[in-house]
Amino acid sequence: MLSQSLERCGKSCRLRWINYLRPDLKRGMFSQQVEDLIISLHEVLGNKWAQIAAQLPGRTNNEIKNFWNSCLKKKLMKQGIDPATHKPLEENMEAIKDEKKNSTYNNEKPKMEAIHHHHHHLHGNISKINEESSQHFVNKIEFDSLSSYLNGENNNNNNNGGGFLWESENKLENLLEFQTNQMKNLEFKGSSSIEESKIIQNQINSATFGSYHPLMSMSENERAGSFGIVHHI
DNA sequence: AACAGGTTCAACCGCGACTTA
DNA sequence: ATAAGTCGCGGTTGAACCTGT
Repeated sequence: MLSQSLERCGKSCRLRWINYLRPDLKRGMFSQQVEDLIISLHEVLGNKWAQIAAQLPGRTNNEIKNFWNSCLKKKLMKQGIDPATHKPLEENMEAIKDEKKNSTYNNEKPKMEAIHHHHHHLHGNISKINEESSQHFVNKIEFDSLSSYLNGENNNNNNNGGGFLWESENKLENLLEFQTNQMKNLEFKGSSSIEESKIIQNQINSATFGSYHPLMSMSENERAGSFGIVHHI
């Protein structure tokens, strides 16, 4: 939206370029697959819009953030899922009840649990993602995606194009690259049949925790080091 | 047609991280 | 070492648009 005058500072010009003018931007609706992908990524990454956007070529963090706030949040609510925790709303209510119960015995613990519960969407520091979710992710990657990938179920086998090299020296980097390519393939390919949609959905499920390495800086690299994956590999 | 309320989304703001002089 | 400038991000705002009455 243009302000009253057309005066722009460098900062707002940059922002306008990034969010609106860039020629490589995609416009229009998000496909169902991409919606699901955003939800999956949000579940793991929280409000890390830039990292989510990094998995969706041609989409900006602003666009995804807006889409989340205006559409996806409501969609999840309608489905009875808390968009903040990605858990069923009833379950949240139970958790709150439990919290109240417990708080009569212990004032500190419930607070800590609540913080733990909400850590990644409120103050989503990647390094704070709990072990359970990262372990879950690793398991999924290992048994669903990687195994099928290594068994040749994925046809997209160019060496640079995402094949996960278990023998590679830098397994973490390779794993992250593998995931990135999976994500990118989703956006570029699109789906033409139900079968394909299923495959894509499986890919989303299995590669839920997309790599943010396209944007990864040194500090982010360090943060990635906090993930269970590192220890696992 | 007119209005109110809701929704969308580009733009703004402030902050922390990073870079440069 | 450090001050100033720049970048990138997430949260928020508000004008434009849509929908229902």
